[in-house]
Amino acid sequence: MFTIRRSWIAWLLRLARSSRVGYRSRRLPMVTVPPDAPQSTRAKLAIVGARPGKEEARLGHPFVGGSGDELWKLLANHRTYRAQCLVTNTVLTFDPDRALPTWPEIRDELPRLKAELEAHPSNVILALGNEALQALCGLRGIDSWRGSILESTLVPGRKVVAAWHPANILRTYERRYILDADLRRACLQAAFPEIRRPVRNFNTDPTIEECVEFLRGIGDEACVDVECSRNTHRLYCVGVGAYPNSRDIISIPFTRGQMTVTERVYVCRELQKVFDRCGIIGQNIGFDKWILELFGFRVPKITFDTMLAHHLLWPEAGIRLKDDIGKDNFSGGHDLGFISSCYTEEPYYKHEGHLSEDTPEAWTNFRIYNCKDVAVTIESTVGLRQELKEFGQADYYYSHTNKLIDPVWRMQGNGLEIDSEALKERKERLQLENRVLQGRLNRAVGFDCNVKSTVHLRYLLHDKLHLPIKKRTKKGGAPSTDEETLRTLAYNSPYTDLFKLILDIRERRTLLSGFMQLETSQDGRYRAAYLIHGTDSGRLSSRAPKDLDGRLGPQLQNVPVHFRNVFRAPAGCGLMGADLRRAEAMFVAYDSGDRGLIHAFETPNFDSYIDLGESVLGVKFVDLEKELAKIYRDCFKQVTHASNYGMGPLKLIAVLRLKGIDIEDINVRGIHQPKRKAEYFLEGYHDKFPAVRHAWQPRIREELRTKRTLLDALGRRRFFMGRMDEALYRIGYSFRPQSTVVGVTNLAFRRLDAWGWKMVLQVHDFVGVEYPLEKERECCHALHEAFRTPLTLHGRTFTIPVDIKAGPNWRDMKPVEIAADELVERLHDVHSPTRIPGDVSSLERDNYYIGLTRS
DNA sequence: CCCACACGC
DNA sequence: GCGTGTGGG
Repeated sequence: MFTIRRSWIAWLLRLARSSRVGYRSRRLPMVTVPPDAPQSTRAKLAIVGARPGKEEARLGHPFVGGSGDELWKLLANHRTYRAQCLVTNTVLTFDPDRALPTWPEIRDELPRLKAELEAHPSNVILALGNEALQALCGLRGIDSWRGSILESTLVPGRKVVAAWHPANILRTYERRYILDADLRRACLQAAFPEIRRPVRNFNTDPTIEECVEFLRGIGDEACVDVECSRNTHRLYCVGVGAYPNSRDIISIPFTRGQMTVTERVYVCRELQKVFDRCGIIGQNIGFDKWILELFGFRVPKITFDTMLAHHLLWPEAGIRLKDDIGKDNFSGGHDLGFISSCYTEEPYYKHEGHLSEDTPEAWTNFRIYNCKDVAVTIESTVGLRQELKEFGQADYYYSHTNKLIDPVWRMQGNGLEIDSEALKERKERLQLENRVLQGRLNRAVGFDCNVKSTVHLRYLLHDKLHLPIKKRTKKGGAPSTDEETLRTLAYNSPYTDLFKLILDIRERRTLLSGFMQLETSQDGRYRAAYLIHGTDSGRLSSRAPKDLDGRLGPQLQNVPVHFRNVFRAPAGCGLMGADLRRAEAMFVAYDSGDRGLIHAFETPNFDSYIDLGESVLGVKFVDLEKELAKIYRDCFKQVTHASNYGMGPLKLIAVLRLKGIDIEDINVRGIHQPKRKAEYFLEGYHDKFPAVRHAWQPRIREELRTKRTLLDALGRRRFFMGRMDEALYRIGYSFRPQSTVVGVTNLAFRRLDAWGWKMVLQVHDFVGVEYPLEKERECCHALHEAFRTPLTLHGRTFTIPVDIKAGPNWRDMKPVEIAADELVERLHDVHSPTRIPGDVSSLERDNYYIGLTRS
């Protein structure tokens, strides 16, 4: 504390000596940082930031601190340098208390800013951050407007390109690539003064003749965008364009508009012909297809989805960070607003899509919006296709990603039958147990203790019971009260039962709040939403279905195991599920080429966990007590998992504790300290299987460091945007195994769907089929066959074995055994054989810009 | 709105 | 490590 204060005083003294210091209001030192003029009278670029920061105030120039360094570094990529630019801020004074100026402050300085910009004309004013955007264009919302080419309201006629303030990306490294792309646009636009808008010819209220002529003129592919009411009961209009023409678009009105009902029926027939004849392109086109089918159309041939292609190419990109992907944000970072900012020159327009009133003007504007959606989807398709080709991902997109759309939407439509009796019974029992346990807890601790309140638990643990602090929370640094902490404190303590009680109540409350409100459709089935673009690794994700009033139930990927009996097969049917056995570990074995690991997988009935445990601990597990042997085996299962992904010793201890294993209970000769023990285990793994650490991990690190890109064994590419550090390497280690296993699973899922099986579940590497009981054997064969995708890595070919289970519901499933010779070879497959590159291919480029094709 | 926590793989 | 979701403050 003292050192901070001292340096603060030293800084103040420095300021006092500086001639730029003035005392404007009370004691606040207000330092003024004047703009830097370009070296010629004409600037290549005028750059407007928010206000000077500490470094700027100290040195007396704008953009000379951390954000400045970042800015100049990135601009140098586009051959633009400081001396060529006018560099200024909306407000010239530094305020130690307020990093960003308020609007009144900005407003006071607008005349000065305007004069500066006029004195040093430039073709482009680069508006960095919200403040500059507002000063220059009178707009707010930089997340929306970044990347847009705008006209300045402050200096009419002048072109503005908006971008994030570089200070933003110091904190969130991933955004660097998006800022870079926006700077690239600013520099390219600086070559000429005028604002060149895309030429658009939108027909927002076509006659029947115009519709027919347009629809009949469409070639191989049509781009479609449907607008409907939020509850999907009412179709507003359908925008259509003929790919790749993004200029001429029509919006066919289904509400209002000049056509009569009879005319519209005729147009619908023509539209259906387009769907039958053409490949259909769209943004999240599965949704449009679903709506169109609700209204009686058929859409058999989807050829491109901009959202999915963008997700495949840039899984981490997007306006929103991981943390802020909110409930209402359906598409994560891959919404059309963001995509069009990267691949088109259409200025931001997504705020225009609200139908405010029922007037002809409002409807016209709404259909213009509809047409814009189609136009930018077409332009983005052109750009994305070029990128797919450039990055060698076109094959993966068309033979894997695009083919997921129909099966996934079908599964979503299938839903799962709910056993409402079981649900009700379960709910009542949980509520009762919860009441009893809560009463017991309250009596034991002497107050009404809310187990979900960290405040209550901290009070109980540290103030009442005077227990030591074992762990602190990551962000706030407050004493943690999570399950791991409670288990640590419970170990060998008199409070074991008390903490058990707390955890029991927590578990029940989680269940009651998360999984008991579950609404089914009239057919008694529950339909969760599935997202193809939900994860960076390519896994499907599932979400709670939503309607106008909110949630209709839980998502499916974290339903507690013992609650899964509520999801069942209807009478006469069963549920059969399959997942890949130790798939990721097996992949690591073959990908690392480690002989010991490969041996473990090639030897039938070989238990590699026991083998590892025995060699690390130097004891034979058969000599141990049965109970203990099981704990030891579980322990080394976790050690195996941890080692593959570069986990540290402390994290290993935590993971073990959550599995109910206290590392203290495992005897190691000569080592007693838990952390040392964990280190010893991890070392033991690497000693036994040296290739993982000495060959496999370095290889991945090297790929990441030089190319920021990894490929999985099926050819899926992942570009990594994060800061190059240990955390990124760890994500990298998990990518190849995880992504490949996902690829194999999704392929199996698609095959089963194509063979006519009713798919009802897909959770990570598990797929579930609802089958008629008499077809059990057939279904089992189909699952086996669907999952059989041989992989070749470094000259060795292997197939990940699959575990198949069946039962009346999702919980009570028992293994289905099938003799190997019963498996008949069948040739049918849903996709033409795909080239399977085993090794990471060499991509030459090391600099990528999202939206390569934009001008 | 952010944080902590909990469930799954 | 990767996800989605709830409740507290």
